[in-house]
This record gives sequence, C-alpha cells and structure tokens, in this order.
Amino acid sequence: MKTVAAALGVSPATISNAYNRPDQLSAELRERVLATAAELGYPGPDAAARTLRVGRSDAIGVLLTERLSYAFSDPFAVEFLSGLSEVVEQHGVSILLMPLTLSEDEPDVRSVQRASIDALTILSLPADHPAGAVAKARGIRLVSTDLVSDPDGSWVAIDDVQAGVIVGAHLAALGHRDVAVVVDTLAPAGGDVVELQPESVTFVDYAGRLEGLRQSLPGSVHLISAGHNALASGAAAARWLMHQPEPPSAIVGLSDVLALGALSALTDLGYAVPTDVSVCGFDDIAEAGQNDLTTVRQPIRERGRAVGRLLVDPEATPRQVLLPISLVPRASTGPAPH
Amino acid sequence: MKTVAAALGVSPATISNAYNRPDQLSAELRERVLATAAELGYPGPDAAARTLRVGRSDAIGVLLTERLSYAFSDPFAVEFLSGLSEVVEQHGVSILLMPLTLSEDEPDVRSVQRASIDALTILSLPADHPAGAVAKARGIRLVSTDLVSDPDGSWVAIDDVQAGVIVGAHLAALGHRDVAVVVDTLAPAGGDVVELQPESVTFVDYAGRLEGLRQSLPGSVHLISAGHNALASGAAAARWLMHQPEPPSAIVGLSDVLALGALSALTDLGYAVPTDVSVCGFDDIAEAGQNDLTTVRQPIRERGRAVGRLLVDPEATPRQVLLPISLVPRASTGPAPH
DNA sequence: TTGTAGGCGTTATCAC
DNA sequence: GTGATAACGCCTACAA
Repeated sequence: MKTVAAALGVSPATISNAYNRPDQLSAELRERVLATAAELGYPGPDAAARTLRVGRSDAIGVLLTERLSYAFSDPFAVEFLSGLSEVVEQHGVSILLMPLTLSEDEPDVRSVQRASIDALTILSLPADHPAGAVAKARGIRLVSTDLVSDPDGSWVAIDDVQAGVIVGAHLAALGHRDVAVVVDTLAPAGGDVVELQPESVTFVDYAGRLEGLRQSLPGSVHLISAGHNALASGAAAARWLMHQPEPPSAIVGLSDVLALGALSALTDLGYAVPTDVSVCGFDDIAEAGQNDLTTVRQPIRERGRAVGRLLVDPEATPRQVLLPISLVPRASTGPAPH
Repeated sequence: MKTVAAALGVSPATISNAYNRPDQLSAELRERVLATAAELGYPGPDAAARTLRVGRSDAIGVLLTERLSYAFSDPFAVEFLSGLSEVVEQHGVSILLMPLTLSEDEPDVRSVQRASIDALTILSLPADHPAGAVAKARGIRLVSTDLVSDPDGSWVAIDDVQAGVIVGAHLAALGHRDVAVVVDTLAPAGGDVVELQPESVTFVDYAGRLEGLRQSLPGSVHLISAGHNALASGAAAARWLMHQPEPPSAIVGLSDVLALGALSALTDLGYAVPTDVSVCGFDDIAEAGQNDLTTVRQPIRERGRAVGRLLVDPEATPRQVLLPISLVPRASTGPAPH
C-alpha cells in the first residue's frame, strides 16, 4: 500500500480510501490508484490486517465435532446448515466450518481460538461445552442451539425435555416397560458398546431428551452407546441389546440416525418391527419418513435459518427462539409384546 | 497481552511464549502467566493479529456460487466436500465456505478479498473465473478443479472433453442426430429458457464437455439453459424443448442434476424414456443410479480428497491429478426413434 | 479532496 | 530463561 502511495506521490490513506470509500476522493484519482495498483501487483487491502484493524471478518463460525465431514454426511446437520447458509449468503458473509480436534486431556478448542469470526454457533455438542465460554471470552457472539439460562444469551432451541416426554408417554401408553436408549458419545462409531450410568448423563448430548424419557417412562431405562451419532452406532447398539438375556421391548435413539441404524440392524437380525420391538427416534429427518420411523418432528431447516439470522445480525429479534415439536407416529412403534 | 505482562512484571514476549512455545520458559512462570491471564480475562492471542503476524490462518477456502447453500443441497457438491473435509479435518484446519455475491457489472470477488485463508479452491465456476487470479495475487495458493495450462499450477480434474466425447459417441452410436444440451448458467433456476449461441460457450461451466459433444456428435447440437445447476432448470429446459416444432431425440444435461430434472419433466409430460427421448448426464451422483440415468462416472469423493490434500499441504504430490472416467450406460438412453 | 499520526495485538530476532 | 524492538498492513479521526 505504501509502495503504491509512493509511486503516485500520495498518502497511504488515499489508497485505502480508493478501496473503501470511493466517495472520499475524485473519481479520476481513484482510477489512477487502481491502475497503478494493478501495475504494481498490489492486490488490495490485506484481509488479516483489515480484520485486525476493523475488528470484523465477515465470517461466522460453525463448530462441529471432531469430524468436519459430519457437516455433509449427517442428515440433520445438512438440513440445518442449508437453512443457516440460506440466510447467511444473503449478507455476503462466509461460513467457517470448524473442527474440534479431540484430545485426551482437556477439550481442544484451538480452532475457536485461532478463528477470525464475528459469531459462532455450536452444533451437536453438549450445551455447556467449554468452546462456548472461550468464544464469549474472545468477544465472539455466541448463538446457542440449546436453551441457555443467561437471560442475555441468544439461542434457538426446542424443548428437549418435552420431546423426551412425548416419546416416553407414547411408549408408555403402548405398554412398554423395558426401554433402551441409544445415546451419542464422542467415541468413534460402531465401536464397543457401553452401558452408561445415569450419572454420566451430563457428558452426553441431548441430556434433556433423556430427562424427559425418564420422567415419563414407568419402567427401567437402560442407557447404552456404541459411539458417535451414526447409523453404525445405532446398529451396533441394537445388536448388542438383542443379544442380552432380557432384550428391551423398545429402543429409542436419541436421534433419528441412531434409531434408523437400530431399525436396520433389527431387520437384519430377523426381528419384526414393531411386533417384536418398537423403535423410536428424534428430529424427523427425511430418512425417518422414508423408513416409517416414529419420531418427534422439529423444523430443522427453520432452526438453521433462525440461527443464521442471529449470527449475521446481532440486533435480530427475537434473540431467543423456541421452536415447536410434535410426535409423528409411524409404523415403527406398536404395543409391547407381553 | 500487555496488561498481563505488566501485571506480572514481565515482557509481552514472555506471555506470547507462554502460549506458543511452552519450552521457552520455566513451567512455573508459564503457570503463573496462564493463571493471571485467566484472572484478568485475557482470552489468549488474538486470532486476527496472529494471522497478520504469522501469515497463516489454518483455514482453507472453498468458493461457491452465489448460493452458499449449494454446498449442502447439490449432490455433487456434498459428495465432493465430504471427501475434501475428510482430509482437511485430519490437520485441524477449518473450511471457509465463501459466497460469490453476484453483481451486474464486474464479477464480485469481495469474499475472496476479505478472506483470511491459506489456500483456495473454486467449485462449479468456469475455470478462468477472475476469482482465481485474485487469489493468486494475494498469495493464496490455488487448487483448481480443472486442467490448467500453467505447468506450476496444481489441480485435480477429469478430462471433460473426453467425457463429452464418450457421451457423444454413445448417442451417435444409437443413431441420435438431433441432440439438445442443457447447460448451467449463473441465472436463477427454472427461469426463462434461453437458446445459447455456440460462441457463448466460454461463459458456461463445463465448456470442455460441450466441446467433446460437438466433436463426437454428427448432427446438430442445440444449447439451451434455464438457469443454474438445479433440477428445476433441467425440468424447465426439457419442457421447453418438447414444445418446440422439432423436439430433439436426445437431451444431454451437462450435469446429472440437470439431466435428472429433464428426466422427471419428460415423465410428467408423458414421454417414454428412452423410447421417445433419450436422456444422459454427467458425474454419476447417487441419484443417477437410483433413477437409471445413463451418465459418465467420475470418482467424486476421491476428487474432493485429492483437492483437500493439495489444499492442506502445498508440498503434496502429485500436484496435478487426472482422475479416470467411464461411461455408465443405464436405462435412460436407447436407439433414436426414426 | 487529501495528508498525518496513532494504534489494532502479535511474534521473530537478537541481545542479555 | 527472559526482555526490548521492530515489523506485519491497515483504518480512521482529525487536521489541513
């Protein structure tokens, strides 16, 4: 920039103005500036320097799990991000997809420390994940996808507890007393199956759904997991469950993906659904409908849009959005066998 | 940073070291630095400043069309980006999805001017789009998704001309003499149908495929478009074509999405495929197989991976990758009606 | 309409 | 093991 200024015998400020405030200088001079810039190979204001100076990067961040590709492979994520990007693109803002390189000791939040973003949202991680605190400390606006107690916080959520209650009540009404819940952990998919203790509930995503299930189901609730949110995890969990001495009469996946995995494993094993076992999920992704899975619907795409609005426009209102949910009963749930 | 340094009576450099080079200072001092930082609410090195100083942002960019949501809705893009992110995530690098806010006069490359990224790739835009030049001028490494004449350039491509020839030869062998080609323009989807002149071929994506078709098809080739790469564009184009006095005997979509749109419109109009009209696409996305569409296969996901490797690691080799293609004949093409 | 000056927050280098 | 210093490249009051 200095070089161009020198070549033209003007001050650096003028060069800056030529790019950012065309009205602050004569059209003729601006032309000359742009011309010599091109000639000298000056590509215009440096992005990093500009960001540092103005404190804005015209990008918003989406923090994903350790697997960045989750953004393109998980149906919920894809739908949510479609809605999000729909809104964001209208403002000419870019989207930074950030990985969470998981490490043993402390949760690794390096990507959010290193990211130049104006706002952040966190996808498919427990609501109280440290990344949120880090973002706030850095002055990055946070838009949560879970209810947040902070009255000033902005979020777009559904009532997960209520969602759990809806499913629990549905199954209870059908006579199920022995229900297994397949949850998402951050472990790799399809690995060893683990029985979780009720106490560890907070380490798990969708803790609210679990709580709702507990409230509304009369019988025992077993918690198991075979890794992160993927078909393979659901399938592995279902296989394990059905090999137990006393298999459950119903399997609930804390997401449709987990439930669909369980569903296909059951079919493979020769079980009749829902005659032998009922299966139920959450979210109502497109695939749920295609496979006749009973689930709880939420407006996924609209949720993405709402988050997008909050991300690009801090003034947006309302800053706290609770989206409606509803039970979608399909062919995968039926009366418990006695 | 200065504040923390002052509070501790040490120099800013020490604070910096505490974060970036733990080995450069005593563990004890480092502890104290981190503690006071937490106390004072210093969130660690600022991202923008760091990027400015270090010249690296740990993010790579993907430039999309004006619609950011394309990344999550177009099957080719989704598959490609899955592969890309698979590789990128292993390096803890983030992905910046950048929109191309289209404007009337000059192509708007603001997003690439304002982006702090280490490398860039451009998706679904003509190979010679100005954005590439801008990136290079800024010192951002460019990984093309098209063959590039520059011997130093790095790219991952298929032989689009050959792909066109494969399709053209296939149709020619089936006796087709009157073929319409549906192309992607940057106009909104499903809008007015436009007949393009052969000269305007360079403004169009996939110019190579077109050239291959021309080379191998004996009869006339009509070029038409109804907007950007979307089912609706293909459908609108097909409807328009079949209402012409002399409808073509075969419709080629320059992408599977366009071809699938045409296919469904033809079915809706009551035409039998391939008895009345043949339809053929490019890429072999999953939906092509599900709909029995004849197409040219390319390893989409692997292409994304290869681009990812090049993006993340400038030293990666080979720097120029030509991926194989092959005709996948299915039920959507047959002999031309005479 | 144009120029001046200060500072945005770091980190690499080199000296101590 | 620790500190001083000099960029990194830009923007924006404010003054002229």
